[in-house]
Amino acid sequence: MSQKDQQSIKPVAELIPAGCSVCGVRQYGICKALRSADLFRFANSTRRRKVAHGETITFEEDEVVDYANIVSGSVKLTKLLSDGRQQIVGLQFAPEFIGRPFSENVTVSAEAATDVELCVFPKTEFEKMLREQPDFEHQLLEQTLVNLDDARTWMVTLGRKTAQEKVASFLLLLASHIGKSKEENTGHKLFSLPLKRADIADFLGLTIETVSRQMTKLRKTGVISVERNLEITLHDARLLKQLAGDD
Amino acid sequence: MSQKDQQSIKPVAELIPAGCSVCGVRQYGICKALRSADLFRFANSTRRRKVAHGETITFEEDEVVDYANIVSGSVKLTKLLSDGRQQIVGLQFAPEFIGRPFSENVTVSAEAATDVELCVFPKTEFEKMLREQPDFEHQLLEQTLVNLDDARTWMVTLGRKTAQEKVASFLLLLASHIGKSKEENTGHKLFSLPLKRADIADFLGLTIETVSRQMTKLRKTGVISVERNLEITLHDARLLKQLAGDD
DNA sequence: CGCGAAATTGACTATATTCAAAGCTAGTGG
DNA sequence: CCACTAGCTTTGAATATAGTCAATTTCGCG
Repeated sequence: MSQKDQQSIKPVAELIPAGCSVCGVRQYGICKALRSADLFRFANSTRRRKVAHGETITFEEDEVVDYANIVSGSVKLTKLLSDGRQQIVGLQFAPEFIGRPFSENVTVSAEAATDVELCVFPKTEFEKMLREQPDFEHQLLEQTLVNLDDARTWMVTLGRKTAQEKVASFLLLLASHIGKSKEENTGHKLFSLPLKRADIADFLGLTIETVSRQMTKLRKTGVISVERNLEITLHDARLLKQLAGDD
Repeated sequence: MSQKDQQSIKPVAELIPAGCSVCGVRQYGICKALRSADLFRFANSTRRRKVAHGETITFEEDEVVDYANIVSGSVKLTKLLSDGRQQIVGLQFAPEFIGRPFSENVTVSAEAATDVELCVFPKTEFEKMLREQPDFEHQLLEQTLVNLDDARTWMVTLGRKTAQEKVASFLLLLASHIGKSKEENTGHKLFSLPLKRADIADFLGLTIETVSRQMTKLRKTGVISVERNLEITLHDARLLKQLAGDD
């Protein structure tokens, strides 16, 4: 809280790099495992990068840069079949980590679904920190386990749910990650879709048309309302959960 | 490195617990990260357990036992919807680890697909070892990352592949994990199905009948032959790969 | 050999896809 | 400010793929 006072009793925990002190995700994700000294060292090699909506998150070749944290925005992870069919295998939001440590051949590509702000760090520095700071690696393990849980949960959606249930599941997923409650609950949530219909289809294993038809059905039954094709108001979370086949 | 050797030349790596010395997976999976002393300590709290084909791998309640390595056999991980629909979200083979560290509410259940032999260890001892031995935790992270890659690869199969491609993908997955080459290559592989038709269907997001029809089609085109519904000979791996939609 | 469980096969149906057309929306420039 | 365009989205009609229901066959095991 106190920033620059002279003879203050400032606790060590507040001695953090200037960049990190204003960072919205500093105390979340993998960074929360870093203490003052390490954070200073690590922060030296990080840099902010803005990626526009729709851009692929490649990392410049010359700089050996391979990992990043999402500071704001949504990132989609996709996989391709040789004939062009696509599947989105993950949606990631702030403050999650992106990248695949300890492996050369990664077969997912990351694309900014919305405008995205990243905190990028070089592979070498990151892996060094992992080696030296067990807490840091532990934090990465925790997140990886959550990602694995999420992936497996989504496999049920892909393999066993109907189109209706898939779309409902998708809306619930968004509501839980980026939904804002308007007034006091009643299950009302508000959020804007980070994905177009084509991407939603690729996430759900459906076609654009089927997604559209299901959205229409949800609108007509009053579960949600839609503004300009992307601002969603969720009116009845309980019903949506039922429609999603959960509970 | 050198532990207690006076003038001996015996390498430390061979000073391992009796149980581990005959263990087929000792130098694989997470165990390979353990050095002699730690292995001795850890081995004290492990025990072998045989689980018959079809049995759920529950861990006795009184004993707080939560994790295991697969020593032999295949384990299926399943998730259920409330109305009974089921999805298999992972197949695991020796020497993989089973369990979900650091979380109380796990929603996948593990069942022995074949007769299985496990090396079981108590939650407390395991988590203590993770804390004290960064190499051990690192090994777990590596495996979790591989599991995540596998899950995401399978999501493409579930979301975007046809029934034909799904069945072909399944056979390829088995061939790569448990297939034995008979003579010198030519792509011939031999393996027995660890799953019945119903489970294959639950793994692929299909019905029993559809799986059966696709298997018949593969038999008739000569890609595979089938003995007693479960012994598979793969004749043409290259063609199967094409049919799987990969390459 | 005979029984029950599992797998296959067939006929029909339903759900989601495909193909095609029309309606929106956001952004541009007159 | 409005008209125009390009890209998405929605809607409709026909089709195809996988699902359902039902009958048979095969397999595993006493």
